[in-house]
Amino acid sequence: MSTKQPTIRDVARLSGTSIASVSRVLNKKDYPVSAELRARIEKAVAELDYHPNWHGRSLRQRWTEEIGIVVPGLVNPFYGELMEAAHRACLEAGLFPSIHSSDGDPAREQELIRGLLQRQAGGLLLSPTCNSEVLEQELDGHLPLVLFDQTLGDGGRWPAVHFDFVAGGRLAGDHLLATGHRRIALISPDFSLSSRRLIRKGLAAAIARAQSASSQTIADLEIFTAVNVGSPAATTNQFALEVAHMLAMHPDRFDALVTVNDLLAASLLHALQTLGFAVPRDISLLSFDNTILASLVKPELTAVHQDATRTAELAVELLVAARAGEAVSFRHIIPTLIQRDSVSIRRDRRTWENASRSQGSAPLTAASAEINRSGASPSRSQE
Amino acid sequence: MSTKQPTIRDVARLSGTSIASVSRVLNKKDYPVSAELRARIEKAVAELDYHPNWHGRSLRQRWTEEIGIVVPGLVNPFYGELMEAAHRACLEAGLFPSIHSSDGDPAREQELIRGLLQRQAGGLLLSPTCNSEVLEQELDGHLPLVLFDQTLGDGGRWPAVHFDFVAGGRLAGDHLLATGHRRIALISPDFSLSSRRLIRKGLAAAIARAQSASSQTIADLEIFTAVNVGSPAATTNQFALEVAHMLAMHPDRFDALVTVNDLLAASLLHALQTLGFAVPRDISLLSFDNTILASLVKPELTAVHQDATRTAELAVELLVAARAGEAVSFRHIIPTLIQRDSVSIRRDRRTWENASRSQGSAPLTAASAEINRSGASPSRSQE
DNA sequence: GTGAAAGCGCTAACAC
DNA sequence: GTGTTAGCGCTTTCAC
Repeated sequence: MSTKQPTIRDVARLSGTSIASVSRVLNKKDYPVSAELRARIEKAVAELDYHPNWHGRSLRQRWTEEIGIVVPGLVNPFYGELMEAAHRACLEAGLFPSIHSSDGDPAREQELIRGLLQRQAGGLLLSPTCNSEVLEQELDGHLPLVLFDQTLGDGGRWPAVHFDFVAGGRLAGDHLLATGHRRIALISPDFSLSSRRLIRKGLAAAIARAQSASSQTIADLEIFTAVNVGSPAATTNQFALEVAHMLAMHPDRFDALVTVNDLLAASLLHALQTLGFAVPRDISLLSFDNTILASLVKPELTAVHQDATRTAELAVELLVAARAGEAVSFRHIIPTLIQRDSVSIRRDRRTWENASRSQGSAPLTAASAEINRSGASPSRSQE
Repeated sequence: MSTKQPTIRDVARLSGTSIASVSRVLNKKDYPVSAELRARIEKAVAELDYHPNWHGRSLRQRWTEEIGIVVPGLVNPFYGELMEAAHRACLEAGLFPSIHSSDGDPAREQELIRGLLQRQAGGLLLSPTCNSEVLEQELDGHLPLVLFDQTLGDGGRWPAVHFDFVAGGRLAGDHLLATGHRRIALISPDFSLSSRRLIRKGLAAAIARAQSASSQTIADLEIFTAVNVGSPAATTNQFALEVAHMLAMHPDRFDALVTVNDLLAASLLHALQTLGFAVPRDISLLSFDNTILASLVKPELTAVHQDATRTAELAVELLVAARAGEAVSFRHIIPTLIQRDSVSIRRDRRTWENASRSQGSAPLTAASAEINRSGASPSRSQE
């Protein structure tokens, strides 16, 4: 704007030396420079309040310390935690993080990636919204990339750190089964994100396994998405409300609800309570993420803990390694179950280990453990 | 990394022309270039998938489209909303936003600002943690700055858009008084942020005004910070818990609680409910911000609405104007009161308009309306 | 209309 | 140890 920034030339002139020496003092910490000259230069730097222009440097080095962090949204506290940790870890690694939101829009994500590419970003941390082809095409090897949070179902073309969502789904299913729940619903606005498909898969697997130990139908899983619950709801809140209304019309259809994240769980809990449901007495609720939200609502949510902080830290670690030229692949974070107060024990049921010896306790559907009422395409073999 | 990015030279060569023409076609939309040449160049650009290197451009122009957005934290949904809106507005204005967290640490904020400065950022949107001197010194006019959310108490040296916190505090106070509350506590971990000091000021003013209409003490305001409630609590949650415990020991000391943000309110509500308080029956709770959190908890929070989205949009508007060289000053956002379910009407009390005709209803302290038990320094005259 | 060339601030290769 | 210089990719005079 007003005053012109001092350049390396100004420093050289003021300290009566050449720009090369200034550069060396500034960058090569252990380059042999006489103490006297070094002092003079440092004095000049301080006096002018000189800060090197990154564009000059980057242009020359074709490489920056800037790390782009791109997530699908900024309001969900899960991503808040993820960003916060990634941001901090970058700073600690001497990198300069810059956070961006794709807003769940592949086109915008692409636009952001392009921007990062143009500014020669030195790395990218991405929770992808797009598919792996466009990613491939967009940045074919131009900058180190580490995927986190979401998977791309490409079998590990890029280094990535994500949760074992299937294990998480299984964890949820096993816990619900073990606590005597038999009519379970999985609630998600959609299944466009691979994480959600994998959770569905894990949940279904848990039930199928219980099933295989028995000759009769043990438990039942239904899937609810925005489209089969009403109009594709614009907001989480609205979706939760519609689910709650549907539930209110069939109060005994389910004894447990699983949501794919805390925000939805909190929203659903709120809607349920407003309609007179008591959680977990009337119906149990189990969530994914275990963000701050889970312990902020009443009752506190039993949830599958997916450690955002750990994920982010690991991702930065991988990125640093990738930048150093090391070959890095992917890492899994194993989710854990945090038991709180939103899942009750249904004493009137046997645990599934014993169930085969008795009659099924409710009129259950016979066929598959997973009945996808949304009409969505069947799970891919991968997932 | 692997393949080298194509440069403007490659495009020139492929299209059999000079780099000057390529640059003109790319940047000067209305520069006279023969249609034929233009087509050839555009073909080459597409063929090579060429994207200009921003460092070259920025180095030359000493000016970028990059806008730094710096906020004190990424997890609080209030800042989530603020960032989301600012990010979007920048993109829509053709600017490239990059978000950063100062983590409430002035040193880190300074570090980030310096980084932004070095990369010749074209603007800065800041929710400041530092004071106005370091800001002044750090970027004396080197880049357009717009402050948002927090104030700096410097009487408008920089363009800024913030809430009228005093009006918000007054709104809260008036509402509580009008609904018959007499023993009010303001809960805040600290008062280092000017917004909190201003809320305190507004609240005290509301009570003082009621007071002035009467010859006797009408209502009472106490201030609770981390230090007078126990050790300076590390987390919001812990602080809320300690406040709740304190409250449990003196169940009748207050009839209304005001918190400086939703996160704290939700946390406090949770703690209160855990200890057996019923809100608002036993005690009323009024919050600031009105984020998504306020309508996610039960009871839903009555809150002073501070529109983060509007703030961000206005701030970007000001920044765009400032970049265009226009003189811009500051703007206020007037908060509004959103009535929900966390404030009850105390029927056993008279509204303050009539209170002067009756006895004070409780053993109240006589002196000032504001009793700062934290030992913090008295409000500045500005605030 | 188009091209040649200077130079933004910096680092690194090469002299001395 | 220190200085000189080429050139990173780009925009913008200034010629033609």
